[in-house]
Amino acid sequence: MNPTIKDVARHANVSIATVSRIINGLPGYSEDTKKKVEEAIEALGYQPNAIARGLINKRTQTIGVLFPEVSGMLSSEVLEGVENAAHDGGFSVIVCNTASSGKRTVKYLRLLQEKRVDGIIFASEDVTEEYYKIFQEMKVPVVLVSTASHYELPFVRVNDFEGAFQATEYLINKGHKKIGMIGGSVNDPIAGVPRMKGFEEALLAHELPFSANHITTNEGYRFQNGKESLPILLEHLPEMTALFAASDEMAIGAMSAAHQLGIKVPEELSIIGYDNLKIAEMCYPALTTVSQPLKDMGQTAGDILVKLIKGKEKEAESRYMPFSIVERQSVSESRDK
Amino acid sequence: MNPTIKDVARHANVSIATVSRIINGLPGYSEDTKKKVEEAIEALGYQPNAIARGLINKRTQTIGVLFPEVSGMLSSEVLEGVENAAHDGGFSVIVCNTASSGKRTVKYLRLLQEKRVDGIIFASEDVTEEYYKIFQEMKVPVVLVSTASHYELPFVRVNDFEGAFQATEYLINKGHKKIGMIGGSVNDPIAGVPRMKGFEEALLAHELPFSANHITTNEGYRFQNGKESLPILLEHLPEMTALFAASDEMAIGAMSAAHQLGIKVPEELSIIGYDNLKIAEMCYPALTTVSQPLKDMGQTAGDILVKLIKGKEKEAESRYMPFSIVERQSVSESRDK
DNA sequence: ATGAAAGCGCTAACAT
DNA sequence: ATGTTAGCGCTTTCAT
Repeated sequence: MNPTIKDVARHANVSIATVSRIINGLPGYSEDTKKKVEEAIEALGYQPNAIARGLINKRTQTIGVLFPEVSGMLSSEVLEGVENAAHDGGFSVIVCNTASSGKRTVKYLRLLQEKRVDGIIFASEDVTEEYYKIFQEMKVPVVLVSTASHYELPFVRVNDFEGAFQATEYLINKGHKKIGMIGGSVNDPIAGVPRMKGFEEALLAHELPFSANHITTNEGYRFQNGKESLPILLEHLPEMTALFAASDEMAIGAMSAAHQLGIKVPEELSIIGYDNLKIAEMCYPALTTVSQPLKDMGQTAGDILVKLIKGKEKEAESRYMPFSIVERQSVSESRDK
Repeated sequence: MNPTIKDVARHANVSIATVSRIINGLPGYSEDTKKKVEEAIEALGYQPNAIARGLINKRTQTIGVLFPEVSGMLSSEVLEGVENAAHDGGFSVIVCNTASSGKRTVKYLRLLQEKRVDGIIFASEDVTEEYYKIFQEMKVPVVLVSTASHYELPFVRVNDFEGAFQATEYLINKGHKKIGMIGGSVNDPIAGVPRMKGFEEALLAHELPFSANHITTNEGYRFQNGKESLPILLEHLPEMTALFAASDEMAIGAMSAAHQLGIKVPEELSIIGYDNLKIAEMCYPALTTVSQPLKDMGQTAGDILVKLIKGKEKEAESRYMPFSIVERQSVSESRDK
């Protein structure tokens, strides 16, 4: 077994209370005994038992993070930020891959409850009534990343409507008039609806025609979805010169499909994405896209959660993070400007 | 506060011992009391406290995973596998981002020790003597992923020498004779040296010339490293028709540089990568590469660790995972075959 | 079949 | 300045 506080106390000829005081920097001991105890700790290789501490303090110094898919590039960048903030605040992070399946989410929430985590970061999935009830039961702070809900939960995200609006406007300003969109799901209140709405409103604001034909909807936001969407869009909108995709993966999928169809990007078809994943600058031509500060968002969410746990603020304010359009090579001026 | 076992006992008019037995499925109670207790649990919404359990069982049902960079695409795919295996085995996973800095690694190891994790997955970094000592102190099983060490620690990885050898041979079989390599670091005993050695030996085995000029070395394995390497290689090896990169990111970096230099891939330059990240099939042309079964490796490592923890096997065997060459569009026959 | 009681390793009153 | 002691919520003998 590992040495316990008792062993240290015996070794240093003091009581366990004194050892505890010294470990925790509480007042009440002489320099002399402090030295003795520190030597004993050193000699025994003593490490305080966080489990025992947790039992008594009702604090585990651990937070849980729930992602729909851990290996998604989006999640992994957010995770890095969260991990950073958490560890700076003295917390460890338990990751849970909900795999976008409701059943697993509940199971994980229960597990985190049993493990008595001090707080939760919830990412990229809708907060159902069921989840919300569990949050309340747990009585721990929760912060949402890239998600909203009609419940009063602090969130960190970008304004998706605005992002989509500006992305579309960027295309319009380049002279494009026939613009299509590869969208997400109409049931997705985060990356789905707002981005499609932003697209539509931008078109309307510039008095460009819009109809359902201008958008393909998809259940996922993956490469394959984008690849499959391009032909459909082309059929509905043969004279399309530019394209807004609701995710980088889809944008790159569309680019791949364009290559195969012999359509030159950006000469014949301009493409703008959304997310600014690392791959955006690695593909060819490099993808112009709406940048979400993913790592920052994770970091910010982590910071907020830590503050909430430490009780420094009672009500956390939500945060809209700034997005920006990063210009690379996948968009050009329209030839029929 | 959350209800405790005491509350349940009181509510059901039994002793806490009985409640404990029922929760844990131990023998020693009647169907009648079982029902009473279960009703009480339901009524109170009782959840056993994993911390208290951990204190007594000396088992936290938690493992720690250390990665050099959480958001690296490599890590995130491995992590998904680990998370999967862990949760199937009834364990949670704490992620630690060591950011390839030795100091942080030690700090995290200590933290995991205090948190009394039941086991550790260690990825992609050399096991120094210092780390090894801590592992021993902790007295928990450790399994390495994509790492080796001269210590007796079970590992899960592919045979990098073989992978590089076959990748090079693949190029040779396509008729290429002037082949360059974008390599890693000579100080990296995993992804660095073995892959360069495999390259060299394959050339030699086919009686093709080899010199230091055929390889560029890099400290990292990123896009930028590959991008910067191509011009250097071209200078040393002007007639080069094919290229082996020690990572997909570097391969794609080289591809990007080639595009900029007006070199057509694969017509004028064939490129093969290593890893088979998700981006490999997203770039254009899609990258031919050596596939490491990243998720599987994580899963396997997780499974082994769980078995080790549960004491099902005393000495775990290490595992070489199968690799394969996935053919896509970035390699073509040499014209001067 | 059930209960009482002794800890697990620690913190926090409360003494001295 | 230091020690004693009572728990934290649970599991596990040992009684009954």
